[in-house]
Amino acid sequence: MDTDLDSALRDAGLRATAGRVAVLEALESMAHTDAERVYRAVSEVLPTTSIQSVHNILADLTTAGLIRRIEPAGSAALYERRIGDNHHHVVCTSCGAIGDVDCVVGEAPCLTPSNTGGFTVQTAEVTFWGLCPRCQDAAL
Amino acid sequence: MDTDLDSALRDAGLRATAGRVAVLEALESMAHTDAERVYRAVSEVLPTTSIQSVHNILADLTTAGLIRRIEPAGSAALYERRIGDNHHHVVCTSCGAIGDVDCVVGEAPCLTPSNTGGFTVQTAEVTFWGLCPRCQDAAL
DNA sequence: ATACTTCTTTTGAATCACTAAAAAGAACGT
DNA sequence: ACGTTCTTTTTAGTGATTCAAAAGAAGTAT
Repeated sequence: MDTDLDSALRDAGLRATAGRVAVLEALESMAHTDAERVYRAVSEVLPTTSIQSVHNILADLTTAGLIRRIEPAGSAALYERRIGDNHHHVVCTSCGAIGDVDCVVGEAPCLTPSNTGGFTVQTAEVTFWGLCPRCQDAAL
Repeated sequence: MDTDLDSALRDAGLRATAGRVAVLEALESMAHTDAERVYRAVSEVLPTTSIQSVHNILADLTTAGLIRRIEPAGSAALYERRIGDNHHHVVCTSCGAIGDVDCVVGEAPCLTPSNTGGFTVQTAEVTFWGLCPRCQDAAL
């Protein structure tokens, strides 16, 4: 059942170990998760693991391009399985909840800064800040 | 000569202390500076200060809206004096150098995500990743 | 001016997230 | 199955930042 994850790992040049599969599974079921939450999820399947191992695995998977790491200001690094599409994020300024933003209207302009001061731009990363539905309700 | 900084502080409801003025001056002369560098600059004028005090002051000034704090992935928090205009940043993926991007071509679209999943969007923060002039040369 | 209250800084300690390194253990190719 | 190589475990350690209590300034009222 995890054969697809196994082969995804192997295709990336990594060995298909229980820990890595468990981390990938955890990230398939939860989006935008920090190392601590991944660790708790993995622990239930693999009680011998440690937070350091999870950090290690997350770093490896990120380097291999199997997961994506984001670091919104004010929170620990978050990891997500959704990769390959250049999507962005909305962060709730009140509770820190995170949502995906499929794409930005007028996509191209966002990748085109006006004056880069000589920098060569490769990618653009957009973070939207606002209120999640729950905190909007709470603010009423 | 620092009367303008003094009044800026007072206008923000803060007392105009030597430490705060020194931090503001440091940030006027250096853009995108981390707490450590601010501390070194302030130390020359105010040898009795500590890195904790600088953190404290930076936090106060940020809350008061006198400086802006940015946290690019992979580096410590950076502070800048340039506020009020919603400008963005280019970060060099090789050396971490940072540049300002005055505005994005097609400005409005970047503030308009397509589907926010119910989030109310207040601001958009764009970080461009690329190579600074120096690292482009080094790559040749 | 003086005393009083409040705001700031200092000092020292603690936390959080993450990285480093060496030793033990598991995968994979032969 | 064997041995090499890759991974994980374990134990420490780091950097950046925060916390909290005590000491010190600034403003305020008398």
